[in-house]
Amino acid sequence: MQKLTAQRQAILDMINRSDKHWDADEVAYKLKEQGISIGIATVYRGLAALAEQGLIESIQLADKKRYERADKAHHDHLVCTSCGSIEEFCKPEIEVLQDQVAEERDFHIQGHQLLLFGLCKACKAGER
Amino acid sequence: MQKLTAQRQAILDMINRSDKHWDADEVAYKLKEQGISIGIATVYRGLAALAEQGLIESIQLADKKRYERADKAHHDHLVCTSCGSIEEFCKPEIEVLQDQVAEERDFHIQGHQLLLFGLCKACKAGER
DNA sequence: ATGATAGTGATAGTGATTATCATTCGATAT
DNA sequence: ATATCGAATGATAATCACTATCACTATCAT
Repeated sequence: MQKLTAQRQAILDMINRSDKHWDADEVAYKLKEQGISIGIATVYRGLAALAEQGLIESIQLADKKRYERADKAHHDHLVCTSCGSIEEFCKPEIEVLQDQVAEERDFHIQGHQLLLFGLCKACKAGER
Repeated sequence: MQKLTAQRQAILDMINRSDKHWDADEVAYKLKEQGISIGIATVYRGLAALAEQGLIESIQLADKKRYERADKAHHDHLVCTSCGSIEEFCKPEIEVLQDQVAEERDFHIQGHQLLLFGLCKACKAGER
């Protein structure tokens, strides 16, 4: 049975208070700034535990995992290859098509991840 | 300017001769088996170069990159969380919806990756 | 209180990938 | 054919995100 300890509560609060997509280092650093010092291993374990419990969401980028609030409607991500910004979008029709594919293939979907890579509005305008 | 050296040609041939999704170690090992010994760094650089030139395709999984032939129609992947097998599927309708999203958001798509995680037919049947 | 169970944190270890650097290759220019 | 010079190679060290270890602590049920 998973426990919601003071450390995990602090991590959860941190994430719930913003719309950022956090990595482990950022969480540890920001907590330290607030005087809450948590071992980096505890941050990794906390993030994994919270995600497993569905209290936060995770996305796997090429280099690292990032975590965000779970109290939003399901969405996927637009990742800017120039500035690294991450936007969100909802497109339920895509999910429907995914379920169709799974059924055709007799595949039991547990989860999915859709990332669109490219240039965000700002970077596109700035020619970068 | 990128060069298509003997080593890169060997990597490319290896990948083009099968429908597998290769990681760097597998490529190095299989080449060694054939008497072609290539430094592991060269394999990594070769795979990256070939992918950049569009001669092979890459997919980023949670732990590592895998590479496959590029001479097939575009497709996305079903990844079995039990046995690790990777199946492919085509669903052009999904791509159309992705383009719609990008246009709405003024986002310039350079690429995308859609992974469906779950149990493949075999693992589902085997209750694992 | 007591034991079982889970969590913590410092730190060592892991595994994929990248950087370094001396050497070699290969596509032009001669 | 040969010189040239940027790119590639390969052995190895380094990096970086993450996980395992382990002694210790907190929490919960009895």
